[in-house]
Amino acid sequence: MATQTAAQRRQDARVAYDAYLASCPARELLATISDKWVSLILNALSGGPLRYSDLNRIIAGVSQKMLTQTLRRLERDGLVSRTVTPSVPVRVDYALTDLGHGLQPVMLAIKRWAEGNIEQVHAARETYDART
Amino acid sequence: MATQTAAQRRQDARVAYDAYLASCPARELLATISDKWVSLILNALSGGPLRYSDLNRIIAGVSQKMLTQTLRRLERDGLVSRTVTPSVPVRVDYALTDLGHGLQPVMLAIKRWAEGNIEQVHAARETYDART
DNA sequence: CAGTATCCCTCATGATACTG
DNA sequence: CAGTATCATGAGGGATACTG
Repeated sequence: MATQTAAQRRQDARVAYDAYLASCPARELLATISDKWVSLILNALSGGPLRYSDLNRIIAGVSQKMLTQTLRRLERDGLVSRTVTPSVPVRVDYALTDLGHGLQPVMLAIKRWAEGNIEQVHAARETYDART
Repeated sequence: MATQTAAQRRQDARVAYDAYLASCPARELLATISDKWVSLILNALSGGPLRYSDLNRIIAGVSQKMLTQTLRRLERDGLVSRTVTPSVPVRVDYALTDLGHGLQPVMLAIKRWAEGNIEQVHAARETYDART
């Protein structure tokens, strides 16, 4: 069919664009590090390896589900290593891999900019909200 | 009451932590730039000002709702300026502010790391998925 | 200790229709 | 042209309970 509704065409464009975006490295990284728990875990592990229960304690407010799910994602992406010590009870340690460590400077750059410019952002917001 | 259920305590911890996180500049920035449309808009505007319709065309797949909503957020945060020319029909131009331009190096750092390391991430994923 | 399995519910997003 | 208003849905995340 050569005839498509406008809705159809828009839909197709969206799907195609989604596919394109999914293959964009920068967007992939952004999707990873912007996750609430990812940044917290990465930050917690920057000081050295931690056990599951440590992470659960340090990162107050994370549910077991999300902690496990996020750690799996990071392990899968090669950013974090998972080491099981088959004692009783078992002991599992998580640590940053070299790749994970390499990400630190980027995270730091984000942090730096944020801390240096957040006041301007907040000021802009107040101004914006103040205009009737 | 000094007595609380475990569920109650966990709930409280989560709320408190959420509040704490909301006030973290790095997380705020992360929340902003990680938005799918934010990064695309910022990137589109890095070449110079664009009209609403231009953005709508260049960023294929964005809905009017999300485009408008995202532009408003960026304007509110002082990253983007909105200029209305009261002709008939009206013309609205969007451009990066100085603050918005200042964000570019950070975005670039993210892009650089992503492009330089995405292969390792993909390789890690394949390895991970391959193990039974 | 370190998870897995399940249910549930909210919120963000998108489609659609309308407007100054 | 540049939006606003409304409705529907679906995916992400939390609470809870169970397990090797």
